[in-house]
Parts: sequence; C-alpha cells; structure tokens
Amino acid sequence: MTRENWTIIRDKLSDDIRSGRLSAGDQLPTETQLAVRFEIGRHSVRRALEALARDGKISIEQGRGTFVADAPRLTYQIGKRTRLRRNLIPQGVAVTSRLVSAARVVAPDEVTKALLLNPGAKVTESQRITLANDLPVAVGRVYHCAERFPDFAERRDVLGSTTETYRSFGINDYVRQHTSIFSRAAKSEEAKTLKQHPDVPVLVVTAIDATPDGTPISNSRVIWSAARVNFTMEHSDG
Amino acid sequence: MTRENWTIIRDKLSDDIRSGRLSAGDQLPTETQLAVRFEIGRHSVRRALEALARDGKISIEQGRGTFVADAPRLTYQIGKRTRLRRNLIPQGVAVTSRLVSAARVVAPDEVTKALLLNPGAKVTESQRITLANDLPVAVGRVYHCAERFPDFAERRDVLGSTTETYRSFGINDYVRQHTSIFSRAAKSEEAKTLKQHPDVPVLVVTAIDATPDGTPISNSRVIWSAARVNFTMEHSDG
DNA sequence: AGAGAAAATTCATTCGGATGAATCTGACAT
DNA sequence: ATGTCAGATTCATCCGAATGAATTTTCTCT
Repeated sequence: MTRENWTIIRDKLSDDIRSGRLSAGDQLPTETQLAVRFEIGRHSVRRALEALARDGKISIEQGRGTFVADAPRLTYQIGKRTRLRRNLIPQGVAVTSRLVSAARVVAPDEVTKALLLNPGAKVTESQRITLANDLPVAVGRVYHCAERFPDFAERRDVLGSTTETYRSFGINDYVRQHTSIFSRAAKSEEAKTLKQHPDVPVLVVTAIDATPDGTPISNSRVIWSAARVNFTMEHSDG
Repeated sequence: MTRENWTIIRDKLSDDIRSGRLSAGDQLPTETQLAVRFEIGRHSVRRALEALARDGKISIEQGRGTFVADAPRLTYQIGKRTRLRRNLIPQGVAVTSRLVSAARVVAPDEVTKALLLNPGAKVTESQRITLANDLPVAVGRVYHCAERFPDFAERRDVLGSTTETYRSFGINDYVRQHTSIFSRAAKSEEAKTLKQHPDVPVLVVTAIDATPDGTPISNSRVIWSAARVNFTMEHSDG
C-alpha cells in the first residue's frame, strides 16, 4: 500500500480528464489541496502531476496553477512530399513559424555528410520556431549550402514559404530523402523555448530534403515537443 | 545559484559519460556518496539520475546500484519493406522475440478500421516481446483477421519468422502501408516488461501491413523503449 | 480613476529524515 | 561443493518543512 502511492492520484486525474469530469482549460486544485484530499504528501502529488505533464495531459504553470491541457496532439505526416504547413493546416490549426537566427558557418560534420559537401564548406544555418495556435511545437535548425543558397533564411523569411523560396532559387520540386526520429529528455533551454515542463521529452527529427534527381539540398534537425505531436507515414507513394 | 542545482550534477555526469571518464558498465557512486561529493541533497542527486535514466545514459537498478548504460541505441529502419529481424541484425545485435500470449478476440474499433473488417469480426491478438542482446526493447500486439489467419500466432512461433508465416498462408510478399509514431510516458507495467526505469518514456508505433495490392493483413501496436531506439526512414523506395 | 506598491497565491527547488524493497555478501551448516 | 539465512548495501517511496520565483490580486496614494 505504501508503494507507488502517487500513481493512484495520477490515474485518478488521468481518468477524470479522459472521461470529461475535468475538461480542457480547467484549473486543477492546488498541490496542497490535492495532497489533503488524497491524504498523501505534496511531493507525491507533484510526482503525479509531473507524470501527467510529461504526457501533455496537463500544463503546469508556475505562479498561476495547473490546467488541463487544451491543445490536442497534432498529427504531422512525414513522406516524400513532406511540407510542414500543408501537413498541419488541414487540422484546423493556425501554423506560423518565425525566424530566430540566421548565420553562415562552417558545416558541422553531420551536415557535410548529409549534403555531400567538402570538409570545411560553408553553410547557412537558420533557426526557426514553429507555433500551432500560438503554442510552440517545434524548434529547429536547417542547413543549406552557402554557395548555392547564400541568403536562404532571409528569402524564406520574406517569401513566407519554403517551397516558394526553393522556387526562387530555380528549384520547382523537392522531396524528402531521409528522416530519422529519436526521443530524449529536453535540454532546459529547449523546454523553455517550447514553453513546456522540463520533464516533457522531445522528439528529434533529422531529415534530408533533395531535388527529385537525388541531390541533397537541405539538412534539418527539428526538436518537437513529444507531448504535442504524433507522426504518421504513408509508404505507398509519400 | 540555488535554482536548478540538480542540473549541475546531471551535466557533470553526462559529460563524464560522453568523454569516457565513465565507461559502459561502470558503477556510479551511491546516491549518498554523490550527494556528499557535490554538496547537495540526495533528492537532487536522484533528480539528476532520473534525468539521465530517461535518456538511457544510465540504468538504475534497485538494490544493486546505478550503472552507465552499456547498450547503444538501436537503429530501426521503417519503410515499405519493414522487417524487424532484417533491419536490426546488420547492427551486430542478436534479436530474439518471444510470444507472450495469443488470443482470439472481437476486434477493437481501431483494428476493425485498419483491417477493413465488419464490426464485431473476430481477430487473433498475439502479444510478443522483442529482445536485442537479451535486453527487451519492444513489446507489442499484432492483430490478424481470425478468419483468414486462424492460427497465426502459433504458426509464427513455430516457423520463427513473420515472412515465413505469411508464406505458409500463401502470401509471398507484403509491404508496410502505414505507420504512426508518438511518445508518451510508460505505464508502470510496460516499464516493468521492458525492464526500464519508470520515467523513461515509450514510443508507440502503430502500423498496418498489407499485401502488395493494398489489402491490409495486419495491424500492430508496438511499444518501444524510447531510450533504446532510433527510427529512420528512406523515402526513395522503402 | 489610474498607477504603482504590497500582499497573497501558487508552483519550483532544496533539504533532512524515515521506512520499505530488492539485491548482494558472507558465515554457517550440511 | 552446495544450499540457507542473516545482515549490509543500495535504491524506492514517502513525509514534513523551508525558501525562492512567477503571477495575480488587492490596496494605497495621487
């Protein structure tokens, strides 16, 4: 009985949310109140709340309170024709993305390999943050060969779309060549950027886009909030 | 200085592992010793260790101690020709899988939809656990239409390979039709089955396999230990 | 009213301490 | 050698308490 006490309250709250007894946006009782009601220590309450936050079921905000998450999980389709905006918009989600920084740097090893560049080649690194309904869902870095796409980040920022930007460089089509996904704990700065609880893991999605003839044109590494996204893949065509 | 004290020891240990000062299999000092050495409370030490365990960098074992993880992350390639064994073996990993249970049940809603069955149709549910070098990495349920594949689980267990089993049913080829991936916290029983720390999240991979002409033949839902796996996808052919 | 300061709320982090559970070690008897 | 059991070690869980930080609410003064 003494063991795994905190799972009781976690499961109770989880049930309340699923069944609708607690609905999206509702504020939960304070930690102290929950501790009293369930007759357990506040630390066990915190443990339970942390577990729920990791699943994205609730959102814990310091100084304000704890709330039932109101944003459902986004579905992001990965395939040959992976297009961030087009894939998220159909879900009735307002997707925006913002340029955080742009720089010209010597390509890191992985980028050199991914883009088939010579060691020491320069690339442009643009860092963007993606929001769905004003809530950050992903933050990522994209690398382009600096010689071929000298001002990619700036143009992308003006044109507002990756597809358009490629077109302005004379590339009318591009396809996803390779994708890799893994999960890890969020670094504290990532958690801050994504406005998520420090214990929510992130999904790291590394990808290579290429022209239809197979020439790689971009290498990206996007950090997704694991609680807010769901990836799908169709293997027929893409 | 008082804030986020525990991240200091987390980062220190993480560095020690990455740099090789601590190597695979090494036992870490006990919680108490670490607390003394870093001049912080044991609870902060635990918090740091939990964070490292979530990333799969260390493995915490009650009554034994805490050890640097010795199993590297597996890479599992998802594509049109997704075959568990063939995709993992090239990495020098001894992959085995074991039937945990087999049953004949009324198809759950999602399965009905995935396999295009009539409501109330029966399916076989086989639960298998997959081990890589004797370490569990995944546990999953696979559903097959009971009419067409009445004894799938049993045959699969005898023949030792999914491909062979399908062949015995007259299916010489099959392809991955659809895959979806998301992350969530592990349920306590899943954590136990996968022999992982309760705080390590899992990746839920739902898939539909089909014959080349597009007829769905199986629906699976596999729970992967998020710390031990890494998914990749090639979008050219599969 | 309106602006700004003070107070109250609420979560964040940390510490110390206690008990339980799993595992290993070593003494002991067979 | 082998098996058993007591004790030590180590992590797991829990509680209570204090201080700090972020936010909201209330009050005060102009």
